[in-house]
Amino acid sequence: MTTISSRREELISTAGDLFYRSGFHATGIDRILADSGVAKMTLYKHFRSKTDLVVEAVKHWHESVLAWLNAEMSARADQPADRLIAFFDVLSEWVAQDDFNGCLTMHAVAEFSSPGHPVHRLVAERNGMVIAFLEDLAADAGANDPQALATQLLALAHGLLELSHSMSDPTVAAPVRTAAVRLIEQSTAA
Amino acid sequence: MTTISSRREELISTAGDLFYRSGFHATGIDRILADSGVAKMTLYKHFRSKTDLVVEAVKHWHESVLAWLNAEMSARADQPADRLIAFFDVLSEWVAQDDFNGCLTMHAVAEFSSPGHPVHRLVAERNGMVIAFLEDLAADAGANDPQALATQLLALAHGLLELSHSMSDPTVAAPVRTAAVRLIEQSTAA
DNA sequence: ATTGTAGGAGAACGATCGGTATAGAGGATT
DNA sequence: AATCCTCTATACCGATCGTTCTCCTACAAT
Repeated sequence: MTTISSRREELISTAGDLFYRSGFHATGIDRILADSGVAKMTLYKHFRSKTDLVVEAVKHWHESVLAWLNAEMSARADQPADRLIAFFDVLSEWVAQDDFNGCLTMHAVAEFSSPGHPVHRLVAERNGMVIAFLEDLAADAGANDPQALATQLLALAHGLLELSHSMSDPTVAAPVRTAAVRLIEQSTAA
Repeated sequence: MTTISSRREELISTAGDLFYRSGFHATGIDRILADSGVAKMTLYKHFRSKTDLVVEAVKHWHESVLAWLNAEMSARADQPADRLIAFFDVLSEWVAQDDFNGCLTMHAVAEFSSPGHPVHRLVAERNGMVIAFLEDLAADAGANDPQALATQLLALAHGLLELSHSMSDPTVAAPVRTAAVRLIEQSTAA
């Protein structure tokens, strides 16, 4: 109401919340409109289709989570190797939160599993960015194979998010963190 | 048509295929009926609701995959530790197949993310069974903490399935396998 | 021959889906 | 005061959703 397109941001935020809790196909346009208090025509003035809104919502969610993760990692450790470990500390706390419900980008890939789908391609691109981010840290930490270590850690992280969600059990975080520490130490030692 | 409830199995099989390719919410009853050639009333004679069919389809898919994995692992190695490594060899080949489209149980959790949902609870239970299966192998392999190793390996495996699907890139399997080998060796050495 | 039963074909149910059309209210600019 | 633009509100579109109902056919057991 104040800024030019606050409705647009409101829609992205509300849709993101609903998608996160209830899924993409199960969340109808009308529910998003009711929760956000926005008229239907306003939605279609800002977004070409529901798919467009899904893309923007996933994008926004991913940016928020990544920014939060990066900030937490930076606040907890200075050295690159320690930041990689802090990555799993933050993830461990996240999956233990009451409102944790898995990872929206992983849910998006599950629902839009065709590789050609815009949402799927978006997530693929973002996963590549995360790997590159971890790869930079791994390289700074002196890993002998930064790309391999980044892939291993991201696989562990995704496995942690998926397992703790599917089993409703945040205690899987501890052994996963231990595995990450071992892989980091082994990669930076030799 | 020959056996008593071949229609029921046909429905479970066809529904499983469609759910795997297109998702649960996106796959309508009519599509399942058209593909299987079964009448609508026959479906509702065998299943109380679509949710019931989803549960049975996920159950059947999981049993099939687990049986196939176990058979492959047993055929490739005799020793427990080697079978754990073979686990990742089989997974690596799976994610490289053309028709690989992720893991149905993980997709199910993503779409039915509420922990109380029957489908979600089914998957949670099955994941527990898989962990127990890996834990037995880890114990036989002489791991100092079988439960931790099983959790770590399952997290790696789920991360592999999710990453290779979302990025349409089966090459992530190699470093993940390497990580698994290191964790197994480290756990069975000390 | 008759009955029972599994299944087929299809209409119909109310509800909801994503998306469009129309009419008007509110506020800022000119 | 007139104009423009954003947003609201609501009715509507055809399509599809999951589910139920009715009628009919085929076959097997009695």
